[in-house]
Formats: sequence, structure tokens, C-alpha cells
Amino acid sequence: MVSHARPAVAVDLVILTLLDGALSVLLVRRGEPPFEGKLALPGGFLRVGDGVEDQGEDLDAAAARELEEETGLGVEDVLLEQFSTFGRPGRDPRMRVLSVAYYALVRSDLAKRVRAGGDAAETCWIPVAELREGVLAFDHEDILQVALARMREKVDTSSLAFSLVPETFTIPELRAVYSAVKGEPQDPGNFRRRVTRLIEDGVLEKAPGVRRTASKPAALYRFRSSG
Amino acid sequence: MVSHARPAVAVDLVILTLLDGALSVLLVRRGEPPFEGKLALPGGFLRVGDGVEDQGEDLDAAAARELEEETGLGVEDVLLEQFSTFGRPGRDPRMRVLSVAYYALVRSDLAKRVRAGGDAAETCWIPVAELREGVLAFDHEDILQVALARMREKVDTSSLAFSLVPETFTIPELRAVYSAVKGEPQDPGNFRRRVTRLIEDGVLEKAPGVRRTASKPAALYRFRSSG
DNA sequence: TCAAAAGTGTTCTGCTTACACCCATGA
DNA sequence: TCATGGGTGTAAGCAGAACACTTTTGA
Repeated sequence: MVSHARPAVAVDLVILTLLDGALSVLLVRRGEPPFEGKLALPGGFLRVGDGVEDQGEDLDAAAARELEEETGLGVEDVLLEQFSTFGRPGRDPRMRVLSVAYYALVRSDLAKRVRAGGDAAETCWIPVAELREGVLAFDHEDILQVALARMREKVDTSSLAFSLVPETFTIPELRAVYSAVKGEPQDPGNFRRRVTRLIEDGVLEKAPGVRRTASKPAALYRFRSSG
Repeated sequence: MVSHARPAVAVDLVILTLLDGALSVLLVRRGEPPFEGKLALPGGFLRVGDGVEDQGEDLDAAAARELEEETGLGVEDVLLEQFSTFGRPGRDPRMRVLSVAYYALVRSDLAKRVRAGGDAAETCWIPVAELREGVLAFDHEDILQVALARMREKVDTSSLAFSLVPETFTIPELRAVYSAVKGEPQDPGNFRRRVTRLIEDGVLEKAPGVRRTASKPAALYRFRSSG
């Protein structure tokens, strides 16, 4: 068998949550070159072991490890899903690097507890709408945009949205998620009817209690993962 | 910067076409261990250059190169799209290998011209419905299934289906593509109405001539890629 | 008592589904 | 002339868009 030059392989995370109605991404400020001082997606290199006896960790495991390191959150609380791999030559000036990209959807109640400054690096939530071109390191702007595009595709046809609301949530809270992901307001009446159908279909169920809001309290619902 | 052990990176292709109404995948018989004699998806290692000055080829370029080597077809005639990356430790017993997977959709008229036996290896089209568990090497069964699932998701919301019919095609031919991808027959009347809407929306247009069939000749249409 | 936001109702429109049926052609 | 399969018609029902309206609360 021929020997081949090998690329370095990283796993990068697009960690998203909803803060004050704005879809926000977790970014770290780079403390070293290249792109020193710029914001970047959290990530790290895949552990490969010696490659023969020990072939190292799975891609999903690497993503889960990075997520834990960066946020303290485990996969049981977060939707973590691979969406694409980026490998353009030159995307990292130091060497050939492939990034296997994952998005992680964090419930807003957990997002608030994320320790700001996990790995000694400066960590912050930034609303994606506020990001200007050129502020992200590497090709991370591309990676983020692909993640957002994929979410827009899937939000209507998967249970993705329920990963961005607390375990029990109100219809307006869920509506805020759809509005943020799709980038356009959702009609309250029509949205309510859609949710009603989800309840009839057994996807959602009513949860006890109500949520106190600035005005009229809203009923609570929860996602029925089982049965 | 720390030095990391690196995985080998391959690009594997799920090359699909429609032969006699059956969705079929191009497979090669392996001539060497591991999995000698088993069928496998065509693929090859990513060219990385020296990794510093020359960082090698893009992922898409590697996929296009493999496609050309295996089928003689170029990207201008084929829809080639990355869909996932597979990296489970142990998926290749020799060493840690990541496979960046692409699907390639080939028009049936071109598929018939694919030289059977490209790289001296035995190459053949196999209907995916006829594949039994355990006949594919590595985790290629998984890769194929993920490709098919992705196609089923996208066939209704993208122009993917037009990559599987000849440049000018009849409505029944297009219907056969949808039936094969979705795995269930499509109602002729309803399907025709859907196509009619696509024509009204300017996605398709009538093409000159008719296709002679076993019975009544069918009108021809083509995809309007531009304007 | 007023504004804000939860929650309800209504109408129109268009797509989907299911299925019956007509028609042109090759054998 | 008959079977095949291309092509047309129709009616029921559901889903989405738009929007007016009522209700309940905090300030």
C-alpha cells in the first residue's frame, strides 16, 4: 500500500441558541496566530491515536468533547449533528486542515449558564445578524452560513426547533425560534394552529403550569420524545 | 503548535443512475485485502501535496477526479455533491481513515456509456433494491443508505431529479425517477399536474419532438437552467 | 384603563389525494 | 380491436396566508 501525505483534521462547532429573540452563535477570540484577535468557531483537532492499534475517537465523540470543553454541556442536553466538511486548500495558512463541521443547538435556559471563558479564551454569544463580513477567522463565515442554511431547510421538517426552547415552553416561545431561524416573523394565529396539529398528532403535549410574562400568562407545552 | 497524529482521508462516491426504472449504484469489486472480492463504492485518497507550500486539491476536485477516473464523465454532465463524512474508528482495519462522501447523479443515457471496468477493476451497476446486507466492504452500506436518505429528503425541494433524466425527457420518465427515489409509485395524473406547474413557473419548458414508446408517443420537456 | 401579548375565529385560496375516464398508438 | 400507457377531469379535504377580533394580564 502506498503511503499518502495526510491532512490535519479538526472538528469545528457552530453552537447556536436563542438569546432575547436573536439567534446567536458561540465564538471564541483567538489568542494566537493565525488570525490572532479575530473571532472563530470553537473547535479542535480529532484524536487519532496511533492510527493502527488505537484508531482514536469517533467524529461524533470529538464533537461532543469539544462541546463539553467549551460550554460544560453534555450531548444529552444538546442537539449535535454533523452537517458538512470543509477542506479548501489554503483555508488554514499553516498546513492542510480539514474541518468536519457540526452544529449544536442549545436551549436558551442552558445557554445562559454557559461559563463565559471556558478554555481561558474569551468566549461570547454573538447574534448572527450582527456579524459583519471579515470578522471571523479562516473560512468560518462560510461554515456558519452553511449551518444556518441547513437549519432553515430542516426547521419545518424535523424536531430541530424543540432543541432551542426550554423543556417546557410556550407557543410564543416556540414561535420566536421559528421566526429567528427563518428570518421572518410568523403569524401568531397560523402558528398556533400548526402547534395545535402537533398536539393532535401526539408530537407535543400540554405541560402543567403557566409561564408568567409581561402580559397574559401563556400555557406550557413539552415535546413528547417517547410515545 | 503541537503536532497531531493524522488520519488518512479518502473521498468516496455514491454514483447513482436509473436503469430500467431501478435506482442503481456503481460498485467496484475489490481486488485486494481488506474485503478482497467484495463490492465497494469507488473512491480514493485525497491529494494533500506537501501540506505547506502545496496544500493539494480541493475536496470537490478530488471527487470530480474520482468520478472521471471511474466513469469517464465530467462534472458538467453530473450532479456531484458532498453529503457526509464517515470516520468511525475501525471502519478500515488497516488504519484510521476518514471518508468524505459524495453522491453523483448520472443521466441514464450517459450511464449506459460508462465503460464497465474503468481502472482495470471490475465495475458494475447494481440496483440498490437488490443489495443484501453484508455484500459491501467497509461501512459502505451505511454510506449508501445515508446518501439515499438524503436524496429522498431533497428530491421534492430541489432540482436533483433532473440530473437523473436525459436532457430532454418525458413526463413519465421523470415520474419514474421520483418513483424510484421515493420508493413508491407516483400517481400519473397528479404528477402531470405538478410538472405543469413547473412549466408555468418557468422551471421546465417544452422541447421539440416526441419520444416514441411502446404505446402513445410522449411529449418532451427540458430543464431551464438559465432564465 | 391602557397597552401588550395570549389566544380564537373566519375566509379565501391553492395544493394534495384519490380515482374515474378519454384517447392515440403499436401490435 | 385490444392492451398499453399517455393524457384529462373532477370532487373532497386539508393546509397556508391574511387578518379581524376577544381576553387576560401587568403597569
